[in-house]
Amino acid sequence: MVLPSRLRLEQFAQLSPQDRQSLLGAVSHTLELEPDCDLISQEERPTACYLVLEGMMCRYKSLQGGRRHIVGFHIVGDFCDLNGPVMGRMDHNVASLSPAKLAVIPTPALFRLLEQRPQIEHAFWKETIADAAIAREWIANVGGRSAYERIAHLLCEMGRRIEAAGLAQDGAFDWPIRHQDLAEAMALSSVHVSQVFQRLSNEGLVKGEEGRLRILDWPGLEAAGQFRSHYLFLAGTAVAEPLVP
Amino acid sequence: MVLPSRLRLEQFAQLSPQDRQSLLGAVSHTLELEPDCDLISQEERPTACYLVLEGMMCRYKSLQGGRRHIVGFHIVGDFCDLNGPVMGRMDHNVASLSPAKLAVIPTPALFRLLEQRPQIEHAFWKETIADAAIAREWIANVGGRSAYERIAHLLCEMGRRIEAAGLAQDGAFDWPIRHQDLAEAMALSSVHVSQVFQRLSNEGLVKGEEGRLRILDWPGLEAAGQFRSHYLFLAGTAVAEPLVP
DNA sequence: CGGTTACTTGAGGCGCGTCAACTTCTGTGG
DNA sequence: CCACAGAAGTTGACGCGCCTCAAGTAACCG
Repeated sequence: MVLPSRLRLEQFAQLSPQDRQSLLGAVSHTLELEPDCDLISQEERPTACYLVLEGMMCRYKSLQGGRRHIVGFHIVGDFCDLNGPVMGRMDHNVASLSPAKLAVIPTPALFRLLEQRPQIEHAFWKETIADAAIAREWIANVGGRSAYERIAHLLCEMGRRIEAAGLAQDGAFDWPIRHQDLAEAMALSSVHVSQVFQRLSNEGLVKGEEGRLRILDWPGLEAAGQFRSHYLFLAGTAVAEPLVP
Repeated sequence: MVLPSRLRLEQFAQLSPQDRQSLLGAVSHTLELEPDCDLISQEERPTACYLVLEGMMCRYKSLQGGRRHIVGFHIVGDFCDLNGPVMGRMDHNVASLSPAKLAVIPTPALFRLLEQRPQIEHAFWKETIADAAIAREWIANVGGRSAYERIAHLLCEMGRRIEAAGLAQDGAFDWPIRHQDLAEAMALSSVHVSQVFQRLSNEGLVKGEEGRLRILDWPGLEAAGQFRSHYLFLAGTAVAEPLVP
């Protein structure tokens, strides 16, 4: 098994070769998932945390009436889910959106890693904080913006994250997310998502290409979504100050 | 200065008397705020983190058109904001909702604390995770529930948190949050918040009492809000597993 | 008192939901 | 090669939850 070339962790802290080695050593095995498979369920005691090697994952909450609400997406290089092992209990579900491959780090190995490599613990903490910052932005996005702005904003967010992870090829990237998934994330109906997507296409901002997405007009899309990337804490856009200066 | 008897930190990890002492030692001074004062602003580099000693605080995001969207509340015993110092930059604002008093821990003292007392670092990490869990629940709340359910849910959340912090007296507690604030948090108009509040009162679920709030019918309110408290990770409701077993 | 802030009440309108029918597109098996 | 089923997306009609605007009340305060 090979780790993704750009771990999200490394946007938050410098890892030494030794750190990377320890991380790799903590992986017990890999796991392949079909699309739409639950990986961990709400209120379970998680037995591991997972690093996304391929595909796309999401976190979701189950609501009354069998509906689900997606509260976050995860791409290659992200950890999902660190919260569960640390708190001892899941407050949400984690599932695949596409075929996916994951590296499994069992809880005991994770805890050993935290003890032995403080730099990794700091990086993990920062990754959970960055996820929390995204969650806060989603609250404002779902609550404060129109359907059109909301979807434009999300596409900007995902585009920037995917670029930062080195997963875009000349402005386009894999996009396994269906309208129904987007609807569940952005609190819209899939019907309305479809209409908004057409408008974004007609305006020449984005273009869907067979399971991939191309952003044609970054400034236009960012304006449409009132998007500013500061909350993503991407390396490059902001100086990532060391935890202990 | 005296620390609140129940720090939220202590719901997540056992602190030794020595830990508490170090925490107290890291406080440089206290700060008193009028209602509606900004404490830290978006994109600032924070110079300290703050422990709420009195009053209520909120985090909010500024949206286009001067609107603001509240993305979290903080009560006595909570830290606000640990994210900023750790990441080196704020992704949101922190402000007072009522007259408030805060203990100030300057960033350098905070970092020293993290290095010297690993147990405190773990507790801090858990507090940020618990805040993130609340943020995720808010996404689902704002996105997936009606105005009536949404407000009932929020009242349950705040009630439980306030009780867990030991700040309720026979079922009632200080409630400085105006309808306008609730509206900004729950993505509603203050007009509609007012109507929902009346309905909740008429149904005998809650009762406003001069800057205080009393929950008259817990089961009723929880049903109305489809509320389950697991995501709060309150001591007592779930076993808080030690980080390193 | 008059000004200010919080909350209430009512009327009218719009964004987005729901429902339902239709269109692709894909994969499967005869 | 076509028949069929199922999943994803599209289109249109209609309705409702909540918004906006606007006027009014109540409490507090200099």
